[in-house]
Amino acid sequence: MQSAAKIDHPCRQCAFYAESVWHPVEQDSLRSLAQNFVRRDLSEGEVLFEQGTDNRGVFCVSRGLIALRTHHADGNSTLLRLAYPGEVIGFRSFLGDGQHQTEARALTPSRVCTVPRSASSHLLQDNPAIMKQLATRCVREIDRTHERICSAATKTYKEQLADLLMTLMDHHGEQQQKGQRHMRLPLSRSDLADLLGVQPETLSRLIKRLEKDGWVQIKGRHVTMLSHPLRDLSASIG
Amino acid sequence: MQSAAKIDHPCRQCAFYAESVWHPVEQDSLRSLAQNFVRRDLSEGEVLFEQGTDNRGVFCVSRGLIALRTHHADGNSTLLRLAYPGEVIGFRSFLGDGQHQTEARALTPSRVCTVPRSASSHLLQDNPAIMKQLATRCVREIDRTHERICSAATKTYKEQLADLLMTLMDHHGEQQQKGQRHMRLPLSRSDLADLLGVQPETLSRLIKRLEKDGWVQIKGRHVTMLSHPLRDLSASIG
DNA sequence: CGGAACGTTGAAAGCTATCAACACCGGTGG
DNA sequence: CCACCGGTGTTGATAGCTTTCAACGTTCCG
Repeated sequence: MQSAAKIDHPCRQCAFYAESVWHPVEQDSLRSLAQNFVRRDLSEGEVLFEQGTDNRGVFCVSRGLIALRTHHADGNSTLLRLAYPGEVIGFRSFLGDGQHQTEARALTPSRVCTVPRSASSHLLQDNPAIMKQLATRCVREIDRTHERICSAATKTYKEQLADLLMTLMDHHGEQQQKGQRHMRLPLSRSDLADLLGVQPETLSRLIKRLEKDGWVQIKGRHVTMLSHPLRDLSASIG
Repeated sequence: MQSAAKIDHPCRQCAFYAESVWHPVEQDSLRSLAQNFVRRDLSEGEVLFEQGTDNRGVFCVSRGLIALRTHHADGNSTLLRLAYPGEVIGFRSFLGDGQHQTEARALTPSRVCTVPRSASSHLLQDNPAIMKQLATRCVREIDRTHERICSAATKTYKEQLADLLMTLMDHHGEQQQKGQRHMRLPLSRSDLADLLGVQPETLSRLIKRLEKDGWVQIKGRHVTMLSHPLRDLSASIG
């Protein structure tokens, strides 16, 4: 074995290798990436990083579901975003002031790949193309938040909840008999409320109103909806 | 005169030179920057770029005030952001899909410095440090939008309007006699409403309620407020 | 069994959207 | 000079929605 043996890219086995932020890392730096690369498994409810702590690197979700939440001074909190496999988190504080503005917590058992902060910095110096990748993730985040601001200004809470449930169903749903999809909700009622920006009581009533429309049923964490809600049904949501 | 004469950085005379995205441009590329650099003056109400059009470069606000707005399918619109001198706009579509998601319109007579898209791309290739600058602007935009989402979820419209007026006063206000500040509102009532995400009628009533608290007066576009609103006053806003 | 966390329901109060009407202002044209 | 007009901003009344507080039901676990 020679010391110059080709090192395999740590992300190659990942389903999201093609658009990995570390994709641009070239042979010279691959050893550093491979040596510092850390895979970590999180159980449900476990915290990846806490709000207000120093950034310790760049995190990439490999499996599961991570919730990014900011806690406010009054004790309340807002769920800013759900991060699915393939998404990168913690890059804002890595690129920015170095302090996490959000808490990252696993909503389901998850796996996260981490490149520590110092290694990330070095890789970034040697592989400028990585910055372009991070910028792309930034743009995606900006689009996401703009979309959310517009939704909040345009749609009723009921519509927003309907949209949210459809998105969740796309990620977690499984086809069932006769045109129905089913999923286990990965979020508690409080989390759903934090995501919409309403009180839990209101969320409960929104769910009731949604169920009355007939295209979705929600009992506890079990959600069932028509696979292809008719246009006139979704139009009646307003 | 020799052709290798040192070229001055086009942004050097700008008050925001130190944090300009083009600051990292080095001597070799300065000629290209200087040649393509375009200063443009906009009169009040003039459009810099329209939503849905192709990105034509990176824009830096030098003077005045630019409003970034997205128009929705139903004819309504949301004012996403105000861009003050020193801020960069259009970078999202430059880095992203190349289509402007927002409309940029001058709220006051303004000056904008533009580096056309192709020149920007070339400069970015030759000066990778520019990408870091753009990423910093991205992070700032992400922080701004997160802040806004949290505000919307946490504060009442009345508080949001109070915050907005204070921010505007910080930018546009002028000291007056006996601890008062005055400004000419750079936004119409509709724009203010779009910024908060409420209807114009509601904004009118919010203003009335704010005036009843006694620390601010708003007549037309003339706003007067106490220079240092007492703590208990701002606490009574809720 | 008891307790804690989670979720639902009810009633009252407060706020916003909507529709309609009106006031105000600047500019145009007779 | 004045009437008219469109754009802009305000006011009123009503209906619908959310918040808040309090109470109750459920589930899970020690």
